[in-house]
Amino acid sequence: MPGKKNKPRERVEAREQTILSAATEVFTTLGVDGATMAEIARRAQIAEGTLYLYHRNKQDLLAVVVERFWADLTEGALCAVNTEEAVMSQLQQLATYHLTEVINQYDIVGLTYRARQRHGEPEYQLPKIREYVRVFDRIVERGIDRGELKADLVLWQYRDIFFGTLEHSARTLRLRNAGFDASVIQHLINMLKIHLIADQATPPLPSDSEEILAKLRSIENQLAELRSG
Amino acid sequence: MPGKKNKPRERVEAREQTILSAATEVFTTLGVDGATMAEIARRAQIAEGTLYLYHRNKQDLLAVVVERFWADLTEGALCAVNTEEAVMSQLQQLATYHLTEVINQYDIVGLTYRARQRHGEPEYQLPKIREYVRVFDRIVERGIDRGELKADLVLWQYRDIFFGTLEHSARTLRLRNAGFDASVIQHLINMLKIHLIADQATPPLPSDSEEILAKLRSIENQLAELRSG
DNA sequence: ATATATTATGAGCCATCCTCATAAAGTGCC
DNA sequence: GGCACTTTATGAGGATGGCTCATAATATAT
Repeated sequence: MPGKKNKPRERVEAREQTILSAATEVFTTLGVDGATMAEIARRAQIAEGTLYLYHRNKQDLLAVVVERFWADLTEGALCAVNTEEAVMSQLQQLATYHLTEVINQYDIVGLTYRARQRHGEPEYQLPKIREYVRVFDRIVERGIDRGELKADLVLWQYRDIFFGTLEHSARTLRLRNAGFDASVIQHLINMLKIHLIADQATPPLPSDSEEILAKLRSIENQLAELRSG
Repeated sequence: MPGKKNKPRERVEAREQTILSAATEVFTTLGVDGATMAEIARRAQIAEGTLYLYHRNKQDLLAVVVERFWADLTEGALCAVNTEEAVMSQLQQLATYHLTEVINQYDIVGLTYRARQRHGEPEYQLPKIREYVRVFDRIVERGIDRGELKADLVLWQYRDIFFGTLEHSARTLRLRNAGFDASVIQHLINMLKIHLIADQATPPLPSDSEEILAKLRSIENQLAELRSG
């Protein structure tokens, strides 16, 4: 039973992959508006109508292409991060991986903005992107568990700083026709370190601040007594 | 001569504004793909063909709509920032203004991604956006001149952190149906402070510093009263 | 081998962008 | 004011491209 059904299943699966590859190629080179269903069908060696057996419409096809990209990216990110190392190192590895990939595959990333738009809603989170972002979340959560990072940090805000900065930096670097820039990563990681790390040795002399405050309170009280007395 | 020519000039100018308003309305409510030139013409009370006397094509019309938005935003940003105050306060004002506007006018901001796409190129900087970004640049440059900020900082990297974080935060807040969130600004500004400020004595515990300052002012006042009294 | 279910096809429908021949309105000159 | 000329406006129609659907080919079951 499975042997008989498998062959067509494989054929269909292979076709699906062929379609996605063709679509990715056409979308990235011609752009969403420039790409035509006819051209995608031609490259996939199938009739135009057949496309609609696999994907409801152009928008849907685009979404699947983009989703596949982010799923692959998640896989790559998990490989790029060594969970044995210190948390900040892991974040640095993720940042390096992310910036590199986003710069190199900038055209597909650009398609993401188009895939997100559904009916009226201008923003819609693609499931695979959520999954990708969770790679960052897990690293930070792991860091908290291990006691390496502050337990009370607001995860989503640091997530926005992390990905927002990298995304904008990628755009800037592309506009200057520059490639990967390690200094961007250094900057970002140094910044995050100060605010994320649990080890409070660096914030200069908290004991001093406390002592100063104590003395000030004492002085304040003495003054108050002088005035009222 | 000018009197005779002015009337039609004004008429044409008014029409242009009518068209842009209609286009903005239709693009934001129906989305770029949902919007039709016929509908825009209908709302602007003109024939469809007339649209093409004012704008080469749909893409061009969209670009002008988006450009106008960013030009207005620049104007608003300049008003929101008080150049007399400390540089970090100015940055905070700009950040607050930016986040508020981007959240409230999220649909128009979303159109920006579509307007940027030209022929094959997925990214093209609209001139008015460059101008808007320069507001940030000028504040930082002013800070360096005044000696408030480090002279050797890499401007574009902090620009990417600033706008990248705010953009991502706006997206996050929209997805949660949340509005403006002051803590995002606080986080960002505190972060930037540590790395931008020339005077390296300040960094520790801002909450404590504030309390200390408050107490010193209080003491100062009480002393003054005591001496005069 | 025949009936049934699945998968494939491409001609054609329809919506939409854009052009262009034609018309209307405005301007200058006598 | 009337006449030539320029500028602005119009909407029917061409062209393109997304999508449907009647039909055909192929696979599966009995």
